[in-house]
Amino acid sequence: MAAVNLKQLAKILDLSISTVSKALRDSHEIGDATKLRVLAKAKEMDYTPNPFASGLRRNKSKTIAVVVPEVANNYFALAINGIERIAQENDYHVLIYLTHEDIEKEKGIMKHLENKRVDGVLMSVTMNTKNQTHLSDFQQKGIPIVFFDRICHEIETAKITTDDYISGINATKHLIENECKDIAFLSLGDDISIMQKRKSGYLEELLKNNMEAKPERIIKCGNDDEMNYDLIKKLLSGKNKPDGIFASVEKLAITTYQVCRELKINIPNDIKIICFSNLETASLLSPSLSTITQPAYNIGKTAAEVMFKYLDKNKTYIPNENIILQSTLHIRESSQHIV
Amino acid sequence: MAAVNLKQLAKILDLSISTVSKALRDSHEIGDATKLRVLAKAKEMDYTPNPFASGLRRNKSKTIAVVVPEVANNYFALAINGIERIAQENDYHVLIYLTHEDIEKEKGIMKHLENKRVDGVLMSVTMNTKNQTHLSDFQQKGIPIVFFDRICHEIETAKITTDDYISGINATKHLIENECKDIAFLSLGDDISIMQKRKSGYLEELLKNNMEAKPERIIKCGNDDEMNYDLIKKLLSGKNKPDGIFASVEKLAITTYQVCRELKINIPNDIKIICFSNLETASLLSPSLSTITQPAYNIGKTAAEVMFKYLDKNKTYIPNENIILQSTLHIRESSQHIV
DNA sequence: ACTATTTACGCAAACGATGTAGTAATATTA
DNA sequence: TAATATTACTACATCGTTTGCGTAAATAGT
Repeated sequence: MAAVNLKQLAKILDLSISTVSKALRDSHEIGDATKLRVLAKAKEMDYTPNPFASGLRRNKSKTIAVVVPEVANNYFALAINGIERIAQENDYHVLIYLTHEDIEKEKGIMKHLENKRVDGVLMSVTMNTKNQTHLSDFQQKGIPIVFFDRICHEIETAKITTDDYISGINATKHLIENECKDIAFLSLGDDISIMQKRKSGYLEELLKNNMEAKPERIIKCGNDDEMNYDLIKKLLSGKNKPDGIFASVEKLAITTYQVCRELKINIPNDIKIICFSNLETASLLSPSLSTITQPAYNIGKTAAEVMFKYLDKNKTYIPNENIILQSTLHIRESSQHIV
Repeated sequence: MAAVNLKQLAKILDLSISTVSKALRDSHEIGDATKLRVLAKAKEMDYTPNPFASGLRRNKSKTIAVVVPEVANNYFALAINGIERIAQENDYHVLIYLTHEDIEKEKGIMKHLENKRVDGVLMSVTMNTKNQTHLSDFQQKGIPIVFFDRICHEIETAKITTDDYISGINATKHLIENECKDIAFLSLGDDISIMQKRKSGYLEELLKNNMEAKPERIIKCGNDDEMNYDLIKKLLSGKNKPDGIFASVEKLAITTYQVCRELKINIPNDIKIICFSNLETASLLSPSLSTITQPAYNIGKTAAEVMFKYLDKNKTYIPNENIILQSTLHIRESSQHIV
């Protein structure tokens, strides 16, 4: 019933606790015969060390935390997949925390994690994480953070991102090549770096094509789906509407599809759409959705690998490093000009 | 830099460690003035108790584990959402483990959790979990399990499911009402109870309509997407193909869509499809996908609530209880007969 | 044969928080 | 006033592991 501990094992084997402990950890101080005897009995009795006791003693939790805005999102789900894979390989456990894009919740979570409950944190900040003192404070406590996707430039550590600026350029260029003259950019907040990069790519490419970058074509969406719906509906109502939409995140494209359906706007005839997305069903949508797809699984995997590279060395400080993975452009119907 | 502990706090306050500890836990043994002084200093110094020390001492981890087949799946992602919400409310932490439908991985994970790392486990078993000794063994260790969706009947505990049998009947009935004469059932394995229930509903409804239940119309799919693709392609090739498909899980419906696209089979003219799914984009697919949608968020929420109901009482034993939530049928284009 | 080293183990002190069992000092009661 | 109860604290053992140090016996070295 109750879990066996070293004491009981030691008594049964008629050895001291420390001998048993050392035997299990394959210490050179213990004779081979004894080691075998201990190992066999430990297996027989199904002994596993109490994680709290060894965590306390060794000051290691064997746990990392993943802090993300949401999980019901293909991108983050895939990233978590990659993280979990690497964690399992390293015999680590994965705690998950959802901020729901709430900066206060993010702060609260970080406070909760300060006390060495975890050996490291992998995170994507909320769309509202402007001030990052809670993150630098956290680092000060000696727990490393690795950012992925939604990074914080100001914090010195490893950051895994995709080539968002280039992707922003490519997506915009693609729309322009498909006869779009008036492209709107749907942003998720304003504060986080990926948004700025994607937007920069968009603006840069407009400029290069001598197209005007109108402020009213940059729609700052948020976390409230209904408000986003209204914002996009407003954008697409009336006659002065854009003929191209570059959605910075998947859910804004979905919302745009829904708005177009309501307003009977034909995609791609009336308006062309492209977006960042990891939607599996992009090709099955009506019309199929053109996407910039990030290597979400690999982003998570890489973030975890970088973290473990330092954890293995017992390094709590991770120097600045920018790892950039490439996204791929999937051109489908939603963005193509039909001749 | 380093985290403050009770010892340091006590020294600064010129009190004993136990006094500080008790003051923080608002013990009646401590005078009000002292309590205030301690609380203020603790806040000032940003003290938080070491979770390993108190975990060890109190034999409580303040952590639950969620064990699911995958996370890149709208159903499980939403369930995790619900779980995480309740966990945060209860000041608990959530560990996540993915089995990837691998029974051996599931066993390994449970072994890892046996040693009181968690106070309870919420789980959906793999499609291959036939033998459940690893689960009853786990329970024997005194850690409660609550099942959701993919439950294990043989294990005595609380189980949160949806009305799968009824939903199976309703989906089948709907296809029959829409002129389907030959309906195939796409199963995910054979062993888990939700599959049996969904299939029972399907068979029952066929029977009620005097339709033959042909064994070759029950396709046992698995975890390998390519194999599933081939199985479904085989089913839909040739002239003797079904005119209705009831997919027991979302991904099999997606695969069916892909197969139909390749084989140029028109949905819903040539074949009608309905499936269990939490896909947000179901209504945007071409054609829009008819679904039985489970209240995934609430399932997760309920599972967590039941768990905490017992954890709060320090009850490690959870009696048998079947909580059944209702799914909703969303009829869309993929299953409707066009007159 | 006598010291030096290695081998194989045990002892005991941590790690940090908690809770039981004290113990002074003060307050209450008969 | 003496006995008793209460208040407000402290000392200490404990949770289960880990690990530095000590040590007896065995082995090696000269």
